[in-house]
Amino acid sequence: MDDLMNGFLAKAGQFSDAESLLLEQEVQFRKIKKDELLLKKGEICSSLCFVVSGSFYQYNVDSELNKNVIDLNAEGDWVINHKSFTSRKPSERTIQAFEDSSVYELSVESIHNLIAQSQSFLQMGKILEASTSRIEFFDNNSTPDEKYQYLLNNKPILIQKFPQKIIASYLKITPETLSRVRKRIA
Amino acid sequence: MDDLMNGFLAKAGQFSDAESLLLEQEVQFRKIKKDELLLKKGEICSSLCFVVSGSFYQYNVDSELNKNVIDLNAEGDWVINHKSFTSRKPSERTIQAFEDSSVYELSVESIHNLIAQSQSFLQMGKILEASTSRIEFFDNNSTPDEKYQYLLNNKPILIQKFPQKIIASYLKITPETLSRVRKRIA
DNA sequence: TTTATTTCTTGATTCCAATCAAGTTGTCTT
DNA sequence: AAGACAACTTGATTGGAATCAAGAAATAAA
Repeated sequence: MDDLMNGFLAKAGQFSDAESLLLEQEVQFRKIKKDELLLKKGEICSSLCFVVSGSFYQYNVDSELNKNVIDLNAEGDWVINHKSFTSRKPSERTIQAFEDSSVYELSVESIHNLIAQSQSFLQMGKILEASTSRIEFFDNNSTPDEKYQYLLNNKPILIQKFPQKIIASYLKITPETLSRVRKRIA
Repeated sequence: MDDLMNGFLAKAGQFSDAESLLLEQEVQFRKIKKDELLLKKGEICSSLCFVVSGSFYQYNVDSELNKNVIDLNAEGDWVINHKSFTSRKPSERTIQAFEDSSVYELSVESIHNLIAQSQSFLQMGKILEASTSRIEFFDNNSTPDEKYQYLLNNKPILIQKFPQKIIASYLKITPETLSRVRKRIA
């Protein structure tokens, strides 16, 4: 077993050796080139990806063709369109690789197989729930400073990886405001 | 079977006569007096209620003791703290009767019993998902006019039932702004 | 009915992020 | 290295909701 797989298993949850082996057998390693789409608008999200390297951004395209950023993910994060995945309906969003990336991919069938073999794989559902709280935070009435501080405290890697324009869209503020927030904080 | 029960069964979903009977047996009719708490902060939400009559409001209390309204429900709505219910963790919110009310209550055990007897009871989970989209709408960057118009189009009964102060909190605007929105719209 | 209290309206002001605009820095390309 | 283009900064202005304040209307209490 290589280091990447060890790292993945450690982050996926608390599993016995036997369970880890099952997981390793079901999971698929996959490389995604910069700008390649992991999920295209209109497709049904039918897998769950663990980011091994690189980064992804998830967005809606509005009527003026602006990319409205909904979620950002980097190494160690899970990537999925939760809504499309659970409802089995076409995704309204697009998930795109922001740089050359690699993931461990689990198809919905694999997940079902795993759960059928051991109930402990149910805990993976909870991992996903945790990720939604962060996204909701940027959708409330917090100030730009609070939003940025939250990201700085909880996901500084995203600030390092993504340009101001994308971070600003994610936080639902303008790039100019983000520039001023940074000046204030520093 | 009385009218209330008939109304409830019609709104609960598409069920066969046999299934309706099962549901009627599991469900508990309950009266709640004005201002009584249906769910107290710190308790785990372990049941799902269908509002037969009256209305409820769901809120967080902030550091200044303001009631921050999160959800409003009236006749024909389902009341639940989704997060506490699914996570089995103490609720951060309080659910309170705004007037003398009555509900049909389904405990988590009852729901499990029903699902064990027929898969069609799974559809009740989807009813709840639908209600979250409305709540999310008030948590975005829409204008006060858009938020109010949305409520007017989708849940006018809430506007009739609740005072301006509560509606304003629900829409995340001030009562003064709501007063002006109403003047503009009219 | 009168009084008291809460709710709602309206105006004036303030505050802060968006927008507009121009200039600077950074990066990619050839 | 030079030019082109995108990213970022900074200032000036605008717009719109929050806040502050006072009065009117509605509801509850005496």
